[in-house]
Amino acid sequence: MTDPTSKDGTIATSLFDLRHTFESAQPLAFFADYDIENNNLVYASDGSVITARHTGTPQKGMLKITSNNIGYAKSDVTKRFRLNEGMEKVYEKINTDEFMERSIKEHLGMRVTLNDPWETTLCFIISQFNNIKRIRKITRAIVNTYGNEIKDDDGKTIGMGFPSSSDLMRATEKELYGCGTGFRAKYIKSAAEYCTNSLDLYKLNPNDYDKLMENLTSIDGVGEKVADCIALMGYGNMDAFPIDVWVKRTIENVYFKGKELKMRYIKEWAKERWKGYAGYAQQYVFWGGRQIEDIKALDKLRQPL
DNA sequence: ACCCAGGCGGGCG
DNA sequence: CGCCCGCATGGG
Repeated sequence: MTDPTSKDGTIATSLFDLRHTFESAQPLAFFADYDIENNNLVYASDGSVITARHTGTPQKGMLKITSNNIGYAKSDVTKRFRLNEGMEKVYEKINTDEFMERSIKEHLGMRVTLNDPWETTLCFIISQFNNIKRIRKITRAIVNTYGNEIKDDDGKTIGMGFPSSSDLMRATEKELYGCGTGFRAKYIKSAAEYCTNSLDLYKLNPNDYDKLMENLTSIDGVGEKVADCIALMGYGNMDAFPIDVWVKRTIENVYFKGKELKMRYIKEWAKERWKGYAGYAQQYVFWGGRQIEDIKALDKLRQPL
């Protein structure tokens, strides 16, 4: 029996690693705080401030959760990190070759996160033609400017909630520009209005990939790559296979001797290779490829065709 | 100074 | 359709 007045709790984890998950450029990394020394994450979700500290090993560990709403916090952490997912099965499916084996080994327990659809949409609109450090900077500026203060029972502010699409409607394009968004300001403005008035992101069917993509790409500033990211990290659709410059380069170098390929071809190839688990595979391709600083080191991992 | 970044929309052939 | 171009900004 859990004490309803309790402010903390624990979740047992297996094949989970908070650090790799946080660091691998997923939405949480753009707006949450993470203390690497203590392996401690702090983020806001739906009016709650959630602290999650991971101890133990990637194989068997524990998350210590603290929050102003512990019940919600535990369920949100479980959902967001897909802690109920059987990773043995995932690894069995995506460990298809030497490169994947290495990426899995180096990032054991890295999860594909499942985030709020609007959060994910905004994060990845910001991400386009941009680098990770600046994505973080811009996202944080927007959260701090337009987010909602979260207060504890004593009325003290304990965090900033992510602004909803209607929250962002009060921002002018010029103000968004001031947050450092650059040419994306008009997309953000348009997306905020569209997702408030025309497209209800919370009513889309996560399992219908084609329909999901059709709806998401109808948002101004959301093309195929960003829509794939939203489908994957905002809806948990594992048919999504976002191809950014890193994934493209890595796939071409590891599996095709550096030959340049069309995005369409890579997507079909990946869906076939990692059937039903392409989304998970993508995160290990992306982050595994990025960790090899000298892209030429990929030569050693090239697969026979 | 230079090149690059979890790409996109618009315009042209 | 496919291809090509410009694009704001700051990190390395």
